[in-house]
Amino acid sequence: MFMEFITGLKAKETKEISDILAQEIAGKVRINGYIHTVRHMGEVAFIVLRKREGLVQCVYEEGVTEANLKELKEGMTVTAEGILHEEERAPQGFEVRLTKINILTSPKEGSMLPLPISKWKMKTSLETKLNYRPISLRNIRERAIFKIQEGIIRGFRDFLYSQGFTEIRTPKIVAGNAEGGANVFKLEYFGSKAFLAQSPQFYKQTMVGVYDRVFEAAPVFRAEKHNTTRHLNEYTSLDFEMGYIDGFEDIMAMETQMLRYVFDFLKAQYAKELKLLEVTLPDTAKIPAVRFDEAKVLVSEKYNRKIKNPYDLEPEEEVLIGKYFKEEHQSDFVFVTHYPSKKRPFYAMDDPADPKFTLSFDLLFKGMEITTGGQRIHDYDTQVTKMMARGMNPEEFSNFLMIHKHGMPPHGGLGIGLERLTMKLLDEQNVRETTMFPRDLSRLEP
RNA sequence: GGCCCAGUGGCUCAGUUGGUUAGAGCGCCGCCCUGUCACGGCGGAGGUCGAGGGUUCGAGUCCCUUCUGGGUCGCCA
Repeated sequence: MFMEFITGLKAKETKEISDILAQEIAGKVRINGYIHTVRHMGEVAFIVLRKREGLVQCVYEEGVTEANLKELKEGMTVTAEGILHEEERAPQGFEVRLTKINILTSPKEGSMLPLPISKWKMKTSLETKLNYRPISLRNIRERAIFKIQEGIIRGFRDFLYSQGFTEIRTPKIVAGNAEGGANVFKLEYFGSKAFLAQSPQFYKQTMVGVYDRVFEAAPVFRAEKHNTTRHLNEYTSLDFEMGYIDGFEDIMAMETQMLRYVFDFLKAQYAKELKLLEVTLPDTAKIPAVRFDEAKVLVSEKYNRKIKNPYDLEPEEEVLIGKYFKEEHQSDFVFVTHYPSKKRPFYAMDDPADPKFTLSFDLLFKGMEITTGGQRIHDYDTQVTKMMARGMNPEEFSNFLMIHKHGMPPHGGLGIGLERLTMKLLDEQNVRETTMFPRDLSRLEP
């Protein structure tokens, strides 16, 4: 049961056996790996090795295996040699009967692992897991989280390549920021002031003028002094931006297809990890959409809740909107469209039908905002006018406005919080669970 | 930053209305066990209860201060 969960599938079904076993030497196999655990049964012992692909059961037999069993400890790295056998009793359907074990490296004498990483579930607080991150990540389930995260990014990339997007890399040290001034990290830059980028916004819009469609998967920085289960001061933003759109619905459609691709990709390439973490992939066949103002009324009526702030969604409202669309439309996702103009940045395009609202959207996943996107202003005069109406000085943005001045197609895009997406996909309660090395108010290391 | 909650061996926790040598499971160490897969059995080491102060004959248990962490709100991905 235990081992079956860990590998997920019988080895002969996965065809991974040749990967798991590094080299075959005249009927023998040789494997490098960590000693994950040793189960001592007397004259026989099971030595479970941890490798990148999973766990491999090796069998030590008294008088057969050339090794001192007492020396073998969790945390050692070894080269094991032995004969590969199919074995029904073995968790993966095969095992290696050891002839020899060479110890490559040993943990420091007398040191003890601070966490029970070889246990199925570590039964450890988040804080302790994060304090011992280099070690806790070695746990089979912990590391599976970040394989799935890898899969999300791979799916995101693959899909966008297939749609003609170009991957770009934009600077993270910047002179100004797109999302307003308060929450940026300031830094010294050879005697002048610079900031850490809150978003690749300006640059991805700029690059639409070059490649039509661009994307980036990169860190962004927010100096917000929040301490919540869903905020980080550094997170990975999956951004794309596309030109020649007919409306912001094109962006929503692109995201929907992208998500569908990502989940199919995970199902195909990361079945082992999904099974290990007992993940149920969400249905993305049809993602409902609702106007911001309608959504507020909808949940206030259904759940008998007063609307306090008509211009923004409170976290509780997001949860309720998620609940509503799960109950009424069986969807874990819902697009909320037409956010109020005053809550959106200066580059957001206002709705010509009602300029109090914007042609923009958020995507909620299981009641949490994971995406913000929308159509951007492409016309120079419109952009300058909106900036001035907000008391901004267009001259300070001349480098950004260069693209409008010299021609931009109708365009828009979005940003997805990778860690949040992973968090909701895995039904985790804290975004730090799905962040390899989280940076928050009180954590700068490890 | 406001409010609420918590801080006991490596980890996760228990600790009755304050009362004699502070408990458990896991981990660790030793011994036993040829098939485990959260292996099992027996034995053992390890904590003075976040820190400081106070109340009391007596405090892990009450009060104050402080530190650390968690949750929540503002905000957002």
